[in-house]
Amino acid sequence: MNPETDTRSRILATAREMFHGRSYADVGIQEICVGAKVQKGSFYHFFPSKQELVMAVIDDMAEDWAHGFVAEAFDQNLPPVERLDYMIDAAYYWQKAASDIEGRMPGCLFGNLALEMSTRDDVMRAKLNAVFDKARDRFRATLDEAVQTGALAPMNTEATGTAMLAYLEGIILLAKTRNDPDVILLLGPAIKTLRIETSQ
Amino acid sequence: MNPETDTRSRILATAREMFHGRSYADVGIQEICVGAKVQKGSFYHFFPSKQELVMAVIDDMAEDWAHGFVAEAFDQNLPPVERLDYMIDAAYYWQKAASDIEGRMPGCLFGNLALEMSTRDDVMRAKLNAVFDKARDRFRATLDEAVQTGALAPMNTEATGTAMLAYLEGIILLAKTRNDPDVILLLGPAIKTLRIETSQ
DNA sequence: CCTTGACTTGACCGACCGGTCTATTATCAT
DNA sequence: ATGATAATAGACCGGTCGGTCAAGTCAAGG
Repeated sequence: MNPETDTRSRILATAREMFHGRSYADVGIQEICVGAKVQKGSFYHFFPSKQELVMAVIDDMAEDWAHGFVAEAFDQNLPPVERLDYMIDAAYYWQKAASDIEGRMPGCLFGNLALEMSTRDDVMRAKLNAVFDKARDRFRATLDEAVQTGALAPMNTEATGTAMLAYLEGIILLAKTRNDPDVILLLGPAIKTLRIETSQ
Repeated sequence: MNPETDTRSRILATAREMFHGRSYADVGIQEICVGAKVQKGSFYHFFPSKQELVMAVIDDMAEDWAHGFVAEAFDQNLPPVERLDYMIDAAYYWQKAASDIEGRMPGCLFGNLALEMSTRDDVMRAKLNAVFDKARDRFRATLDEAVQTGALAPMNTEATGTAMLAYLEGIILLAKTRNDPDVILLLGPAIKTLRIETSQ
């Protein structure tokens, strides 16, 4: 309804989809404006710069992510170890869906931006780091619970959680390079085998 | 000596360093020419386009890679499982050295390019895939040997090798985002815990 | 000597980049 | 109705992009 919110969110949604499917450098403001059916002046009314836009996109995606399938995958009602499988499945179906529609795997927006931008923009790097830290915390909390319930032997849950996040990003990277979501299904379940022991 | 070879290899070396430290889109031909002390015309005498240049860079780096520290890390005289640790160490020292010089972690050129370009250029994607396949084969051969000598229980060595490659790329991605090579040291050793069983 | 062809020089091209600016319109409180 | 402000429109800016091209330089072969 609210026209201002509508325009802004249309820009945000269009930019998000384009940045996700391609890259920061490859997507121009002009193109986003056309896609969102907005004029340049309107764009710069809502966003001061391209870099501020992509920061907003990161926030937007992180929000959806945390409240969307990640929240489901890390559902507290599930046994901890099963949540890991759910997370893999969620990643697979997401990439699979995007791949079926667009014909190519977009991969993980955060991973994509991290590799493209973190040598160029420290502010963005910090933001992406924060997103990764939150994801790691989800893993860690799950592992903590698994250890507490005795489902898993004691370990360094923080380091192992980080390792699992790294593995997930690595799988998505490889799957994107092969343009084949099935790689996620093949490699994903092994995430449960990762372990970093508590240092003595 | 040979001036033609010298000019070409100077372009190649400059481009490689710049592409590795930044990104494909962020580095311009002009900038490469200045860095290599070459004129634009000379550049286009040796390389028909920017995309052909980066393909040559990938080949160049892959060559160095295979004959450099990867060859050492996968030294046949080492016990198979130790080679995995060597590989991690090699990755760490490489990134650490680059980080100390440049102040920021460049990450893996192949991983960087894969995420930036694989939705845009299928030829490059295929080339990067081939590089990854070779790396996976190194892992697989090592695992095969470890299984044969009884150091590791039988498993799906191809899938596990792929998983290890994915994990390595994921670790480097995370380390780059944190701009901290030590992440590789912290997470790296867990590569040995990865396992994908032979499907029944 | 003269020709050939690899190599170099640097001006030049159209397209597009992110971003600015002025003018106009829609909205709404007074 | 009016004045302030939010929002939109779209022409415009300097700069840079990848790439082209005509004009040379120069060493080797005949």
